[in-house]
This record gives sequence, C-alpha cells and structure tokens, in this order.
Amino acid sequence: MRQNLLPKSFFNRPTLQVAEELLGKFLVREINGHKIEGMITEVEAYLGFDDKASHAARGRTPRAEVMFGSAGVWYIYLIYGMYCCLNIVTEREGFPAAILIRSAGGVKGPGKICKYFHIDRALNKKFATTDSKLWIEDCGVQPQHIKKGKRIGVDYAGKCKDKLWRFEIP
DNA sequence: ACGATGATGAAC
DNA sequence: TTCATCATCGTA
Repeated sequence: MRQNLLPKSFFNRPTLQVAEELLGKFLVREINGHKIEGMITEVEAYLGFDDKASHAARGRTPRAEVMFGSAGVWYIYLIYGMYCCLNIVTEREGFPAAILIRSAGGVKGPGKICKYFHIDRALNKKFATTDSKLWIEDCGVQPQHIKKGKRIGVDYAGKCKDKLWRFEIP
C-alpha cells in the first residue's frame, strides 16, 4: 500500500531539482488512523542567502533557523495572522533553503492546504516521516508537463524576484 | 480592491 | 516596547 516514502536524501540535494521532482508526489497526512492524501501540483523554491523573498535572507533568526538545518524537515509558519504555510527544508545543513507547497490534491493556496490537511505549527521542525504523521510518497506518477514561472507575491525581492522558481503541473 | 489579523524582526 | 512588514484568503 505505502509506496516509497521520500527519504532525507531526496531532499538533501539542489533545491530547484527537488522542487521539480516534487511535482506528482503525494502529500500524506494521518489523523487518528485516517489518511488524507493529495498529489502535489504546485511548489515554489526559496533558497540561499541572497533570496530576499526567503525568510533566511535576514540570517539565522529564530523563525528561519529551521531552514538552515537538516533536509527533509517541515518548516511551517503563520502568515498574515491567520494562515499557515507548509514548506519542506532542502539541501545540506548550513545552507538555507526550503520549498513551499502551494497546491496539492486539488487544493490551491498554501493557507488552504494547511486547513485541508490539518497542518499547524505543531509540526514545525519535525521530520517528514510516518512518525510525524505528515510525509511525502512517490507513487510513480511522472508529470507530462512542468510549467515554470515567477514566484507569487515577491515583487519586493530585488534581484531574485524574477527567478523562475515556481513549478506546477498545469 | 481590500480588510481581517497576529507573529516576526529590527529599530529605538 | 513599538512599528512596519508579511510566501493569504474570502468577500466585494
């Protein structure tokens, strides 16, 4: 039943490559024995010290610190006072990077995903494994077409604002 | 087009 | 301790 759980080594690689390969994978949430699953169809990459759109651009602050840590860990934060955003940390320790999951299982928008999958900040800094009851599986889906585009809502991000770091399955 | 709504980080 | 800022959403 359970296909390949994506291991830490999957995420401990160049962020843009991981972001692209994340499309077609399945986000799985387990809530008291019940499973919620959805195919990931849209992601955005936030990487490096110079990416002003990334929380890590301001350095190793308490909130962004998790982005500097181990790959394969969830980074979940509250935005606009009412919504949570789900990210997965990538790359080696010391290099800040994460991927925002924008759409999964037909649910579009980071805030809505967290509501649908019952995700909140209690999962922040947890590894994406069955233990944390939130993980990602490879079910063998190979996306036909991957669309690349500019990230949403990052006009303030200076030289990184026009990077094509948004990937989606149309 | 905009208001709801609160944590975050930086300045003072 | 105060202040501007914000990887959004729902209603209009």
